[in-house]
Amino acid sequence: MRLSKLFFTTLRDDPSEAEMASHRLLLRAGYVRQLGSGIYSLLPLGFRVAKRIEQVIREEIDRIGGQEMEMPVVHPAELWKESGRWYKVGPQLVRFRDRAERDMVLALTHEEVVADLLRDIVRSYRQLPVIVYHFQTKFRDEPRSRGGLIRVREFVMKDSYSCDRDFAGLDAAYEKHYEAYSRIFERLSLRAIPVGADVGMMGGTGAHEFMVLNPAGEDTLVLCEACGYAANQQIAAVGKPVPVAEEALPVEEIETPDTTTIDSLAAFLGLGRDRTAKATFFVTGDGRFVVAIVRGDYDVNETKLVNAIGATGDLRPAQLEEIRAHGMEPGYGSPIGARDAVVVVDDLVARSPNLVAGANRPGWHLRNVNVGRDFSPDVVVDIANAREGDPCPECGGSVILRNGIEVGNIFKLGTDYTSALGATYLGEDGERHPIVMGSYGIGVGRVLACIVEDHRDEKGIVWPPAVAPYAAHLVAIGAGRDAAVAEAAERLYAAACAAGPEHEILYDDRDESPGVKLTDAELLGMPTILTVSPRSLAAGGVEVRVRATGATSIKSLELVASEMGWSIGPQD
RNA sequence: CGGGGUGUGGCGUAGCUGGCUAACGCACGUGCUUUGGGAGCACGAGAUCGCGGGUUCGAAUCCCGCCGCCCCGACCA
Repeated sequence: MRLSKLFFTTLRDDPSEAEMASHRLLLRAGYVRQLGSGIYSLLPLGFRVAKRIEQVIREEIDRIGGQEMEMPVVHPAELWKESGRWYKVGPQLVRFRDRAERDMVLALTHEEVVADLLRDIVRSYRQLPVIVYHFQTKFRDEPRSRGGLIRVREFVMKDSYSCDRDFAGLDAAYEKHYEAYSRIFERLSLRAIPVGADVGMMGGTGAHEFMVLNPAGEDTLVLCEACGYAANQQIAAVGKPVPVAEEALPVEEIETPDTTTIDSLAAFLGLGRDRTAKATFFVTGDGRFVVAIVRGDYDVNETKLVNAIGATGDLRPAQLEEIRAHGMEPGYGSPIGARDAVVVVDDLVARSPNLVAGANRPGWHLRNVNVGRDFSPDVVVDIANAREGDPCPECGGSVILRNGIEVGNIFKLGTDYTSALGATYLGEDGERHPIVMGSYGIGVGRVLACIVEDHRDEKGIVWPPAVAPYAAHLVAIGAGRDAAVAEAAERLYAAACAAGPEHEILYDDRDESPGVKLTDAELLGMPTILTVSPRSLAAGGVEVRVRATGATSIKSLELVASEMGWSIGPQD
């Protein structure tokens, strides 16, 4: 592709809106443009990268037996009503009506459509297992998009769906995807860490997320450098300290003015935060009021809390008046005297004697509170967030906390969708069984941005060869004055073109100054920069620069061509 | 949805305590010169100052409303 014809432009100045490095570079180098909040166009260069990423994914999903197809973006709401998601999912799901006033949705994912196709097509166990997948646009009306392509509202996702006779089949499909994903991210030069993840309310039996470490990541990962343990903080079950045994002492009410936070309380009493019990208050989607108690030196983990009480739907923080209505005092709260509340206590709190807890009276706390004696929890289970330095559940070493961006996920769905939609097959036993599904996603645009995050320098993007839009960037310097330069550059370009589409290169034939061309070449980030100039010809041919290392050498046109896999024609 | 910003040619900005004809750098067009690290000179084109009201003799500038975008938080199948 001749740069003089390419639909793009580079920017000298950083766009003021772009905070993340990948976003800034992709805008400046002319790979993407923003249309609205969380809505982007991929310009020809960006589109080529996306297609190369897709091709890597396609090859690996094909390799585990995936069959590529395509499902629609717009769905009749009926399907989503059947699965229940029409009612469960909030405003993230875009709903609208067509001209006949039929409810429609923009797809968040395609489980419903797959289940619908299964009930149409699959009759017998002989037709299973099957894996189908597609690359398709999703629209999720996120309340807040950010970070350029990292978190958007409209995006292309590779989503595959495994369809099996039973859970053993699902386990096998899941394992295949796990391995395929590992190969995909390796080929894409992305260091994606598989972490155990929450299965959520889908009732599935297992889930992993593939995470790329990045300070801007919105998930917190719990990692052990000693043994490789990795989990999303949502589910990480780390070790907890063993409290020193003490006799349970009598409860004592003490005045503690202006101590609505654990820090202020601990400071006022001159105690460690680990001698306090922290109460937080939530309301479940089905209207239950929940008091969660963790020790003062921990934070509540809402995912664990949701799982502990089997809440369907969301948990939201309780309002002050709701807390009082259940017999507790915000800032000075404890379950002692609580009414109509589900009391969930962290296991460590249950083992810790003589804690300071709220007296449910402004300005007062209670000393020597002991779980079981002073109040009775409904549930005792781990509901605390792992902290940096906590013991690794696998090896006992210290865990670290890092932020991660989720680039892929694999999920054992089970039979929720197929049961809801009646997607069954007739088994060998002559009985009808629901088909067992798994779903597996990779966000193409997010992967693209994450690659740039990890493969760049102060001059621009440094594409890994596997995803670079073009293998090389040919720069002709002084072609306007020197016929030999023009001829050599054209000859190289013709050789690349003749070698087939997969050998196509970028050819900067613009009438620009050398500085502009070289700066743009580094900004755009092709793996190899070939420079033809009077100087290079005098030195024996073409200057070959490896973008990643900056190493340069002079090679003859013929050698360059053979190394790039082209056959070069004779000199005119 | 809360908090904080911001909106002026394609990009980055100045002007914003009310006053000339809206300014500057880059980019863009034409011509000449230049040519291995974001060239120089000359001429030129390009802006309903986010939108709608209001105050005023006069509004980019002040007031009200709305919208867009960015960041932090809440949220996130």
